[in-house]
Amino acid sequence: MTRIAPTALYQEVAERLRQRIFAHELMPGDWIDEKKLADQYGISRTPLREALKVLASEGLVELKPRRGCYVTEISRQDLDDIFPLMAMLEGRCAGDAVRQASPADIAALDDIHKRLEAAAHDSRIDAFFEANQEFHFRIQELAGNRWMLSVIQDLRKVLKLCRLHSLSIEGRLQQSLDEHRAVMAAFKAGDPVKAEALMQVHLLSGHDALIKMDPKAAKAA
Amino acid sequence: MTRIAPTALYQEVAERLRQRIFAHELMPGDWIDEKKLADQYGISRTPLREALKVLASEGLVELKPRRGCYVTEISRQDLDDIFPLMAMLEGRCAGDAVRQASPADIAALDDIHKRLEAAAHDSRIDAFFEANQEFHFRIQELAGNRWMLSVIQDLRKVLKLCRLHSLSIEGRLQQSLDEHRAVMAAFKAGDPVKAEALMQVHLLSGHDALIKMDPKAAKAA
DNA sequence: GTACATAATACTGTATCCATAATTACGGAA
DNA sequence: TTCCGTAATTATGGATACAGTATTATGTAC
Repeated sequence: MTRIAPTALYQEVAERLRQRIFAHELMPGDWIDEKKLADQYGISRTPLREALKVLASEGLVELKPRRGCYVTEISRQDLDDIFPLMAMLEGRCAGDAVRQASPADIAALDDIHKRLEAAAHDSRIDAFFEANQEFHFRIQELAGNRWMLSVIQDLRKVLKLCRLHSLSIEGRLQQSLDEHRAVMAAFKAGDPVKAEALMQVHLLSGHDALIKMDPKAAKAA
Repeated sequence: MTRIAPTALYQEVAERLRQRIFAHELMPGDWIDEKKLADQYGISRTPLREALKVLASEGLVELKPRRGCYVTEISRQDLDDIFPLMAMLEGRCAGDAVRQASPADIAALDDIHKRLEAAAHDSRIDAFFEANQEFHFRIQELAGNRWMLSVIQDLRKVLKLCRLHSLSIEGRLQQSLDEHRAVMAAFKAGDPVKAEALMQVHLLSGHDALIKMDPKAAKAA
């Protein structure tokens, strides 16, 4: 195939590994066999190792000198640290987004929200998850702060290490939908303060759901 | 020399490059000559390239496929994005730190603040800068959120790309000191809300000083 | 049978080599 | 003289080869 985007091999490998990690094909704590993976992908260890450096910077893997590379394990403490941080960041994004969004922006956001409603109505968890991600991402884009977006995306990647989907809890999907509705209403009302507060509530509520789902996840760091 | 810490070569190289970038020996926009640097350090290009991948993930350099590596240039927009973000993050840290700090912690923080006072009294800008960094870092540690600390440190690195030291503005050092005094007072008073607000003011004030110092830094991204 | 020491194996980390793409320099034509 | 095309040079990206260390397995001694 002709390569359209002049993207380096290590980037493609990094992306593939990310997907495998998010899919939990590579589980937290797993050792990453460089030689085996390189052979699988039909490449040498050089670009693979470069990809691992990138993933390590993102916090998805840990590089132990002379001991190899391991998929990061997220502790209960990590969740307790990250969620309030995300709540603050995404809350601020929501507020800023309301302040800067045009009517067209809000209409576009509402379209995504409608997909969320539809997915919830049909109990399509995967579709709900997908629309949910897009909704949050769009808000972060509307906020217009490149660095805030970058930070949030990085933390989101780390959270995806966690296999637990709180949406599978009975009632959580409906609760999440209700919170989204409230955020969307704040956007339509043009109320940045309310949007920020509601988004914070939404994130912290997600944290609670996750904790209640698996309270034993309190493994030490 | 015997290597005490089993730190990999690429890590040492990354740290050296960071220092050279922060010292502006490698200026924003500069092309990084891999071969030349590898020869300078007496190493091969392999660990150097791995180090560059790490620096790229940190945002200190930009890797353009097939075009080489360049030291990141920070735009006015970047500053306008990062400082409010830092203000929010460090503000939250200050609040959390007050909530969790023991009297001993506050005393230790006050010791650092006293070094700041002394440096300011003697107009030792470098010493002030040093104590200032330690003060902020200690507060972030007291907040006890590993991920928040990590995010802040990463953003701080990016800000250090900027050559401009706002402290060299007439009066800024005194102003910064005053703001620090106020923050320190909030710590002693055990007032987290005030600590958070004052720390935000402090950061945003630093932003203002930087902008006033070099308004022409408004180069497009 | 267990524990410790030693040797073998395997993986990480680094260096060297090669291919490919980009930049630049040179030459010819308009 | 200037612009375009082509060739040469140079740097990046990837593969392979090698050295050093950690782990594991095996053997011996207690």
